[in-house]
Amino acid sequence: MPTPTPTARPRATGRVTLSDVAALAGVSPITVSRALRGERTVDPALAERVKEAASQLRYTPDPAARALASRHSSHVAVLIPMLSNALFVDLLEAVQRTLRPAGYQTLIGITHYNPDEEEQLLREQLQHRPAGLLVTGTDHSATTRALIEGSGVPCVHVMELGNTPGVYCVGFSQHAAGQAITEHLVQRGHKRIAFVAAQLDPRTLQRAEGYRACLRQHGLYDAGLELLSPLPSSMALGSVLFEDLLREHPDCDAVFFCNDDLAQGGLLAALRLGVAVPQRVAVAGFNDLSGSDQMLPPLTTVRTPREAIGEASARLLLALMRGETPPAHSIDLGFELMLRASS
Amino acid sequence: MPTPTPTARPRATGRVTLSDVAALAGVSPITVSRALRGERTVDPALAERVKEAASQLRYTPDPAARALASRHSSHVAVLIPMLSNALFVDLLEAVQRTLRPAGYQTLIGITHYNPDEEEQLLREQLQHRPAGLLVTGTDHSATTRALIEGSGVPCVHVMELGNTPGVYCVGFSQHAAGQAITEHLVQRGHKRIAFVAAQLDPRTLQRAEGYRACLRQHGLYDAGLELLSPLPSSMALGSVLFEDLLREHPDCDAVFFCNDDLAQGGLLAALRLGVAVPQRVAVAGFNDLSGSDQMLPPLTTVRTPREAIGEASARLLLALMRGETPPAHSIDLGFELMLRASS
DNA sequence: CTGAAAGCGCTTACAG
DNA sequence: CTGAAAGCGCTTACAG
Repeated sequence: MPTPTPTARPRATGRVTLSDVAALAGVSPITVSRALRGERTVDPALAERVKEAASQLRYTPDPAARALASRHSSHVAVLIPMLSNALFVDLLEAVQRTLRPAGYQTLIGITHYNPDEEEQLLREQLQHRPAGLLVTGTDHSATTRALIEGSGVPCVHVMELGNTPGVYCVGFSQHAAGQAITEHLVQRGHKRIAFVAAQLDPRTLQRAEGYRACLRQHGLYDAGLELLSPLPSSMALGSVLFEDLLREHPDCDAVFFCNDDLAQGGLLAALRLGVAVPQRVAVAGFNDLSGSDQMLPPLTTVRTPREAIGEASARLLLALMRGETPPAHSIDLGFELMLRASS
Repeated sequence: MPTPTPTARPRATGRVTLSDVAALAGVSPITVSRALRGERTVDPALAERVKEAASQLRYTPDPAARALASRHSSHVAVLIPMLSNALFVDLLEAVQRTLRPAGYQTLIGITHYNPDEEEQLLREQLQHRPAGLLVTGTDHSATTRALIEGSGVPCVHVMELGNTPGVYCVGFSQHAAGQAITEHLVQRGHKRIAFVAAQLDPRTLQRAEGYRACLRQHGLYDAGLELLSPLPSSMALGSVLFEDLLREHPDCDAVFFCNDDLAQGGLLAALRLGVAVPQRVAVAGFNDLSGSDQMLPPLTTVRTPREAIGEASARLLLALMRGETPPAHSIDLGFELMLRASS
């Protein structure tokens, strides 16, 4: 294919710059800048001419120069706990799919559920003067909150709801979801319903509260039936905790695992032990991760809308970065019970 | 704790700049620049004084200004196919863990195994003038290769080996690994060994070649026993393919799945169907992903060193970015057979 | 609606 | 080993 030969290349670097486009279009560089950014103060015909010149020269703006002059970059910093939880992979995919077409690059920081790491990552990311910030959860250290506020960078919190004015959230009620799946187990006639959890991050603890609220309401709550491990969530840990649970509480007739990987491990342990699910023990998980529908029996769980959360939070952030002030400060995208054969 | 009060803040933005540090240390800005970047042409005593001044003012360099002046950013662009394959999550973790302490931010591009997307992502990433590039595999479109070469950005390819001079690779032989796990099945006495694969990316096809080479060598190769699906790999797909396989080839006595998620799905399908593993059909997977050791029976598979690959490739890239020219162009980190009860 | 000037905060040669 | 000058490629006020 024929390559058009640019006419002007004044810079030493050989890079096509605003000035080159300006020269070709016969306007000043600042007009090119305005036209290309879609500022509406530019005469439409002129803007068209500029855009043609730009594409003819294959001009692409230099993000560094833009960042230096405008005092914010084209990056959006994203803080998530851990990619080994598939939940956050789905979230991230949706975020990137929404942000990329708008010209924003995603800067990913993995906190490993560690407040100190989160703080440190945030510091590093803020040095890059991101245009926006997407952080997981609403429960952060005082320093982290101060850093976010002090930066003046538009920020959206994901996965939880919130009620602090000025704090934007997109998620669902972890408490309500925990309560709903527990209620389902109660409705199935179970009386000794255990809660098995790992990691013990804020959202897991909110689900725990939902579980407690439900069982208290039915007069079925027994603190002894809670098995809480601070270890990272995994199938292997789920197996171990399930065995522990049955050993310590042989009368337990149902388990709510705080995440599907634990539940999958639990189901496999049940198979290994010859424990009939759901006849002897019913099992429920959380998040409806990949593979849960393949288990034996298929896992009852809570489908959480992480793709929708990713997209909605990114859209909200785009609005904030455009300088708009959207009214909704806490967007609830709900959840869905996936009732399968394990309960 | 007492906060030292900075003495000089000339800039309008309120940001602490090189000049502020220079003023406090009583030297010129360029000397500060050199001292802070660890250039060895600076008098040690002076450098120390500068560093103290910098930390006293809590100075942090502006990445945008640095990028604009030096013509490359502090970003390392990473191109990976898909985070829903846990393999790449582990790789990415190791890369970030190695690059971050060296002051490099990771820019992640997810190609979805699509050469066009890869090309487009690369273009976008190169606009940010990354200091380094980490790409998955060695098999890329001509345009992608041209973009990489033309950019002059140091680049390391991961997950495969290579023999092209000037192209740096860190990985292992996918072919040898495919061959080795197949050989194991042969040694177990199996005669009708199937290969079940999804996605059909270059590395999967290299494993297929290893499988073929092994079976041909033993006079056991039958092209009909290959089940190749272009769909994305998943447990659900593994279940479906396993059922297809047994229906179409009832005499099949072993299966090598190209990835553990497929194999896990296959094992669950076997449980559902009452197919005895390994007595009736032996099963082997690839990658040793999380959960494979928990299956019923535990899955025989190939442990691939993605953490080591992530770290080694990042170290190699750091050397290249420092301007060094390391001798090893293709680093083989090997693999390990994990022989468990499924075979 | 368009432009000339100044500046964002650094680093790259070039001197000494 | 240190520094003065120039410039990286944009955008932000400020004029007109």
